[in-house]
Amino acid sequence: MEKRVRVRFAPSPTGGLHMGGVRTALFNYLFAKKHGGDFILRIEDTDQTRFVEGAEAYIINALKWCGISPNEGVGFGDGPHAPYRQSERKESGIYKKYADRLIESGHAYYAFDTSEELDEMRKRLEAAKVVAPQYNAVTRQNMRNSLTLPEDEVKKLLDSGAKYVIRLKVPRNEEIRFNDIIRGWVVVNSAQVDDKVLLKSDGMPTYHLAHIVDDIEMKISHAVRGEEWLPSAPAHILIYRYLGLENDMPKLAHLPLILNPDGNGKISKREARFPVFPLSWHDPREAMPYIGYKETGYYPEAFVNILALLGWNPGNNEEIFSLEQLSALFDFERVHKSGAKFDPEKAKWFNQQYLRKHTDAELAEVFKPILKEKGYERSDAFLADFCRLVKEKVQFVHEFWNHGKYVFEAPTAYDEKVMTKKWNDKSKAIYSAVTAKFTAVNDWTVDNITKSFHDAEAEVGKVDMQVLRVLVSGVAGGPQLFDMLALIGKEEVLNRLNIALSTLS
RNA sequence: GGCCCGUUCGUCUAGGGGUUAGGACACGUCCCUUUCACGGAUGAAACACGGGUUCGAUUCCCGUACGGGCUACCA
Repeated sequence: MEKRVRVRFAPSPTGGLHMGGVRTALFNYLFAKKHGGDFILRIEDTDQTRFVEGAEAYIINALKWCGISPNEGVGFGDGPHAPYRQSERKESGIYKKYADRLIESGHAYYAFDTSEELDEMRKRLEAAKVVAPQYNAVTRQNMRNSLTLPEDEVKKLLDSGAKYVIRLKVPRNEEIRFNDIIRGWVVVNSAQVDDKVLLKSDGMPTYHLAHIVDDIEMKISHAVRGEEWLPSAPAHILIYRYLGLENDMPKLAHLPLILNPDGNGKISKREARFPVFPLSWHDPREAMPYIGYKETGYYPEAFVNILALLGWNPGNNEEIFSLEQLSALFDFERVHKSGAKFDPEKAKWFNQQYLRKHTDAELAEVFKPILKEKGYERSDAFLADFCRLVKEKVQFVHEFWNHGKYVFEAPTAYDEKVMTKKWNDKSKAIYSAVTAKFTAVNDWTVDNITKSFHDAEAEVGKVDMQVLRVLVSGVAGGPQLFDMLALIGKEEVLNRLNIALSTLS
């Protein structure tokens, strides 16, 4: 029988969760949904020195905003395998128990080396031109551990409470292979793997031990994580093997990384000229917060859609997908092996697609408070009309203001390019005639405005619509002109025209 | 440096032994439009390189180059 699909997202609370992490969470979520399985949030806080206040809450909020909530885990009601925080799980002695099992079977050992001694070893090896200094089958023979020390001395050290770590005893020369769902067979020689620390001297497990213990205990079926874990996967295989759990271990899937758009490397918060966090993140150790996608005006649906298509695609030409659709379509077979550079421009385009799905009334509702901040209030009907006219020009709701503020405010200047090119000594008479015709309009509707404009043209000849636009709005572009005039209102339009005509010569 | 992973238009990608190598973003041109857009059409733009295998390779294999990841008592 196939194992029930149970996947986990297991971040460490060392900072805000950035878009790469969110994508890992998303792929886990989609895979779980696709197979009717479980999606678990586990907090890997085994490094107490890197704990950051607020990071865990941030991770939870970010997942919620994206709509990819786990159905089990920290912040989501826990579940049958509580607790889901490794620092709390440690209390039961579970990690030590597994480490002891490895000691007993001879696949792990105690090491008493101080960090100074380890430094010395590395320096010594570097001086000896060893290319990759590491604690391994060869070098461990010269270090202070339960393999080199006499048995009674080891016992004495242990009894006296000396600091020690437990290390994995990696064989000297053995081929380790595993079948990655995304990458296929990966082969590494154990000579490349160092004797990883399993249990630290503060009694906490390292990631390597902890995630394996928890994945087993929590019956995880697939470990889906970023490519940065690929190099340590062989060590993990060994741990499962020595624990006698190779047949119970989760299937491995290493996701390609999200790369910086320009230059190189994986996305980094510092150099990015675009948001990297889903929500604004203020690291307590830093002065300035990083702005998030949410605060930039992205819809969570758009953000998720963008992420889903970075490293995965459905195999056809469609690009706009809801979470539900993605859940039905997602498949590791269609996940790429290579990293994807993030394109901020296309991200904006995605948001635009989602913005257009909203009704005028919905957009108005969101724009209302933004407008109020600018000091203006209008009826819902007016705002819906406004949004209908301007929505095709914007990618974000907040852009409604920049693209349409002249609806609310009279111009203080007139687009120079248009005016120098099109305004001449005949203009004043022409637009005065237009103003006169407008004044005579009783019912200020688009039809009547259009008609009176034509009447003016019958009298004075062709009238340049763009100049009229500039006289009323100040700018060269904008929504359909007569719609705009109707929205602004007769009195205000006439006011603006009269001011324009009296200031321009 | 070593090890691992990767490489189709600028970017995201489809495809896959014989194709006019398809789509999307961005960009150019045109059409629609008495203004502004949307929209439509269209253009420029890619199989990293060298060897094999093959009747034929962008597709399979091997090298090279380039890119990325890892190289902690961090995850």
